[in-house]
Formats: sequence, structure tokens, C-alpha cells
Amino acid sequence: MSEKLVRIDKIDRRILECLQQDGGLTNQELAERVGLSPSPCLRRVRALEEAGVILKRVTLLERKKLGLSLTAIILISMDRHIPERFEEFQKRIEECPEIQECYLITGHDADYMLKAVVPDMDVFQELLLNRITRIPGVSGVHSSFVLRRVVDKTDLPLGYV
Amino acid sequence: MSEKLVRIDKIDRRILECLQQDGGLTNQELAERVGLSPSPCLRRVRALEEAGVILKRVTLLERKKLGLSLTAIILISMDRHIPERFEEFQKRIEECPEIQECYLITGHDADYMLKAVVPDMDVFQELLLNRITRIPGVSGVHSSFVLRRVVDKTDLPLGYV
DNA sequence: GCCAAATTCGCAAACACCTTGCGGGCATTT
DNA sequence: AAATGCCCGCAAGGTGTTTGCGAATTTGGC
Repeated sequence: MSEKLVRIDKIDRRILECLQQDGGLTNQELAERVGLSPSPCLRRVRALEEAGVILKRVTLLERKKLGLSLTAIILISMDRHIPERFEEFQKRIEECPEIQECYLITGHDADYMLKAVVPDMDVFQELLLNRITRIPGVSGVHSSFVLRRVVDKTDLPLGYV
Repeated sequence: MSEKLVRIDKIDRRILECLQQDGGLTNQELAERVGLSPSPCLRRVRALEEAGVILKRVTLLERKKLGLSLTAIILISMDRHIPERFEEFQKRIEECPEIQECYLITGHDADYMLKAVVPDMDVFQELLLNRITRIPGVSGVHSSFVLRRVVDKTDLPLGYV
């Protein structure tokens, strides 16, 4: 299910490029852009979904319009590197809707890198002090805040496919 | 255009929750889920788009199926903090399709935090040495690599709206 | 380089969905 | 209590999706 042996030709790549950019495209528009008639185009999209290349379609919302004006980058270190601690940490992090990303990373500075979206500093403080630092094993926490979004996109580079 | 005075009631919130999770929902399905008939539902969606709350719809793809198995977190420091350097840096970063996120951040450790998606270490090395570190003003670079994606989602927390 | 097999295309028809104007009901205001 | 404005649902026409099928193209073997 997760092997990467998926044949992707020129047309598939253009389909993926278009859909990455605009998931609201009708099949007709998509077909026109990739130079195909609607039916084979839809069949290719279905096949790409079936193959697991296309994961899901989502709608992106504007943070500021929703009063979510603060984005924080949090680096976290764990004291004892035992599996149970990591499992527990990950479970607790998944429960926080404010956390959009959480990666286990290499390097000695930190074990986890998180990105959180909150309305303001008060909520951030609550998240950090009441929820994150209370998780067993969390020893070091370092937070930065996003001043400016230079790049913030979801599309993958398809030039290597 | 970017003020946040947007009236969002219970139904709008449910619409946004549904669309964040599944952008491929038909208007009929959406209407049913939020307890509305198709026409007022579509009108609300249109209004939310018009108001700029709904930004765009995108399709998320599976990295590994496309041979993009390496994700890097890069922290960058700049030597002289003059506007021209930052402008130039940002312009050059935008040209890299591998860079999905680039934030200007607070804190003394770094000025920018980037996330890059690449096929392998060779490409990462090329990106880092030939493109990023060659940008005038870049003085410090620290890279980490993603070992495991604990959380990786695009939906915002709507509990505060 | 040719032929057979498999794949993938485009067409057309049936179906589902979107989209608009309109009338009616509910809430808020005067 | 009446008037106003807002938002709902209905219905009809237009648009897009989806399926089977025959034709064309590509793939692989000899």
C-alpha cells in the first residue's frame, strides 16, 4: 500500500500539478488543461487516488480572518529517550487542535519541532504551560514566533518525478 | 480586504470545519452535513470565499509515492539585518520549488525557518550549497531532518471563532 | 520491423449536481 | 403591532460527471 512503484507519465504529472494548485477544478477544466477529453482524465484522477498518490482534497482558510493571528514554532527536547515517553508525547500532541505540524527530527538541539496556530499570546501561554510542558519527558522548550510568511504552500516539487 | 470583521455563525463554522477536512465534498453533501438545503449552503460558501475566509482549495499528494522521501528543517541566520538583504533572500527562496515554508521568525538562534521537500540527500546538498548558502547575507545554516511525521495537517483550530 | 495484445483514448447518453430567481417565513427594529 | 430586512427552501434550466463501448494508439515479443 505504501510502495512507491507508481508509473506516472507526462499527463499524470500535469494533472497532479494542476490539482495541487487548484483542487476545485472541474474535471472538464482539468481535462482541457492537460489536453485530454473528460473521460480519460477522470479515469486517471481516479487511478491516482486509488494508487495513493492523491491523498485528499482540502480547503485552506485565512488565519487572520478567523482571529488566529499568532503562529509559533516550538522546539522540544526530551529527557529520557524511551519509546513509552515518545508514544505518550505524540498521543498528547495529537489532541491539540492548535498544533498543525509535529515532527520528530534529527539533531542535538531538539527532538521535536512543532508549529502551532493560536489567536493570541494568552492562548499560546496556556497551550505551552498547561498542555505541552506537562507532558512527561519534556525537558527543554524553545519558542519562536512567525513575523512574516515568505512562503507557505502545500504543493510538492514535481520536477523530480 | 484583510480586516477580520467577518460575522461567522454556528452554521458557517460547521461549513468551514467540513470543508477544511474535505475540500472535495459536493455542495449537496455539505448542505446535508450542516443541516441546510443546497442553495443557502452554496450561498454561504460563496460569501465566505468573497469575504476571504476561504482562501483556496488544494489537493494534497503523498510525498513517498512521488519519490520525495526527505524533508528538511533549515534554520538560517543573516549577517547584516538590512532590508535589501532580506528582500533578496526572500526573492531567491521563492524561486525554489522544494521550499514549502519559509518564515521570518523571532529569536536569536535564527532569522528564518524553512521546510524543504527533496528526493534525497544529493538534491538537498545541491539546494543547500548551490542555492541557499549562496544568497548574500546568509551567515549561519543549521539543518535537521524529519524522522517521523507525528502531525501534519492543514486545518486550523476553529474552536476560538 | 511486424504483428498481436493490452492499454488508453474519445464519443454519447444517462445521471447527478450546480445555480438562479422567486416566494414565504422568521427575527429584529420602529 | 406593523414594517423591514435577512435568510431559508423550492423548482427549473444549465452544467458537469460518469459509464459502456468501439476505435486508435502504444507495448512487447518474435
